[in-house]
Amino acid sequence: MTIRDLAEAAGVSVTTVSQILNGKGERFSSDTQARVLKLQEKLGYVPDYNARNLIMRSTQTIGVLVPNLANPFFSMFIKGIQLASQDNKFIPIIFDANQNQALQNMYLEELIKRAANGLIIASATLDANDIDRILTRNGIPYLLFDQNDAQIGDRVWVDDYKGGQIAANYLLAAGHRKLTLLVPDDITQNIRQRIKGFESVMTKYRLAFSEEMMIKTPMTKLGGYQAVDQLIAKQSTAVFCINDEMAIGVYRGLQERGLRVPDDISVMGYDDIDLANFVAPKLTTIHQPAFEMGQVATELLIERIQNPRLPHQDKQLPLELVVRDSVKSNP
Amino acid sequence: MTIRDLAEAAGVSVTTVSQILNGKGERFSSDTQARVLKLQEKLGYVPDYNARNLIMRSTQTIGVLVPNLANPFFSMFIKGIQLASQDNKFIPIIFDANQNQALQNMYLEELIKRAANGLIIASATLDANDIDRILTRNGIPYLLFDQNDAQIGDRVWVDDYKGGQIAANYLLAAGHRKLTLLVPDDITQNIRQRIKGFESVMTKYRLAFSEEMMIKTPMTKLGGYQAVDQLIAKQSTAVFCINDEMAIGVYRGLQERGLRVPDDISVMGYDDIDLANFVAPKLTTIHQPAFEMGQVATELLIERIQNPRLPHQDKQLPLELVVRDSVKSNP
DNA sequence: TTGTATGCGTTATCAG
DNA sequence: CTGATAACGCATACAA
Repeated sequence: MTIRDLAEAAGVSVTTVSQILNGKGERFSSDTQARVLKLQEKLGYVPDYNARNLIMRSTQTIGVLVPNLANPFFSMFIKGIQLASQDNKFIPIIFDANQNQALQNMYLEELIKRAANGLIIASATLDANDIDRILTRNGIPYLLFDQNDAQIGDRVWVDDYKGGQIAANYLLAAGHRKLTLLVPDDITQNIRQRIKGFESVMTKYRLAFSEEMMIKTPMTKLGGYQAVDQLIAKQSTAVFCINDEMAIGVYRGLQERGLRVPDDISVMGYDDIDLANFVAPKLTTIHQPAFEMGQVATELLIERIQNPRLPHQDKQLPLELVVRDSVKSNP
Repeated sequence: MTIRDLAEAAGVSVTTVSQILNGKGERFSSDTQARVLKLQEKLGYVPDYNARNLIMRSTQTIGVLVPNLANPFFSMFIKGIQLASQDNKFIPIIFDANQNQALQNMYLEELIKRAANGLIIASATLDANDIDRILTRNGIPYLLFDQNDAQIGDRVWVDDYKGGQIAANYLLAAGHRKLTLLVPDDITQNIRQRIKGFESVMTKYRLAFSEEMMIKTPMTKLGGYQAVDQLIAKQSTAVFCINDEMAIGVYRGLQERGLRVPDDISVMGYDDIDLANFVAPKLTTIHQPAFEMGQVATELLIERIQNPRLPHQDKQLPLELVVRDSVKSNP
């Protein structure tokens, strides 16, 4: 079933069919138009995607690289991407890099091969300069997450520094003085900002802040869980988990050891995944607008694709403190 | 940067370049080979994906339709798909149908347009016959989930009937007699099997089973949460949630009303998402091998793509009871 | 109002 | 060992 078959069946030329099917057929008799359209339906003709793109020089595709699909934050992020893509007649191709550098590179190459029109990279383990070198060489616009200080390309961001400050302020205002942070081994820019923000508040109140206060562990439920013994050893009254997933793990670890949240130790998260509202006690956290971040990122990227010489774009989205039940006052 | 540019730069013909780059260049002098390879690297030549596929008649792409990306079961399912795809040099294009029929149809068409070589459809709201009509017409092999009784195409499945039986047996053995089921409004085949299996055990023990025992609510955390008032009204001693997400919602609802799991009411789930092991109390559930299901589905599909006249394939994966702490014995 | 001819970038065929 | 040429299916400039 090619355009030629359809043209033959309709008794017209391929040009006629092509034009009509692409909405440029005003000039043909409505009779011809109807006939072609009807025959297309009947024969189930679908233009060959590759042939079409070969001429059009566009795949209407954007590539998306996330570190972990199973993290609800990224699920929402992706849902935002899908919605915005759909609105703009683009299709996202999503890859879960699985926190694996080699895999990430492979996917990156694959996306280039497939001539993705643009990329959203929310995977932290690649070096920003590498990415830039590879992508600009191929003329592919892209948008980087977790690497906020890279001056390259457009930018969608939340003020993680402020996020860290909000967390610290809240915990201090609740009377906590002995604090611990749960952070990943591989500290990306956005995480660093959170920590720095947190530190700035501590410093402001002339409280000590040191490496000692941080426990390094993977940003997963399991990671949080595994950090609990260290956490207890620190005898803190509150812990700030750099994402909610970790906090869920901490909940479990504390509970298994007979400790209660927030009575024995207060827990604060970051992200505000939907689960945060379903655990007991409900998790106090900082809300990141994951869905909107995906949406806006996609919109910016597509604008850039459609107009490469647009001025640099920068969009900040708001963070928000969500007070629930996992932090106790005046310990 | 086309193959022609590269050929020119290397002082050879496009044929030479093409052959060498496609691993069919044994017959060329190793000098020529080296030169071409080196120049490709240097100039960063990447074969045009569309032109290539136009000739090769393959996109090395499979389409994937899931109802909800944010459900951990599907996250794992997708991770399985990605791994198996990667092993076979295929790329999955993933769509979250968002439990929306229209969206689903749109994505289905999009995947056909993009000449996906095969499809994995784990979205329940489409009619199996519609799908079959559309896809067989386009000669696209596919694999359906949640529609186990459809005799069409290959099949990867778990014995949901048995799953339902396992759940019922476990609850009955624990001494529960007053039971409630949380089920979705739109009951797909696999869900129906679970219910039937559950029913079969009740019947075997001459216990009543009726519509009255079922509460219809969305298969989400929120859905479970919203069903709690009805659940309490039924004065059951145990509830079987048709997936774990619902169970999480039930936990919260019960807790907010001062009821305790499992002391006041026992809760059982289905899926065994990783979260099940992190809630308090840990959720007793039926383990579905989501990751393997994705993997196996992908493998079967790709085999089918590569050999369309293969005999019908059928692969069953095991279910497993996972006993944790959310069901109390001898109430 | 319709059709012809050309080219997109690649691979495959076959002749040197 | 190498290269000229056809073909893939489509859209479009140009002709009629």
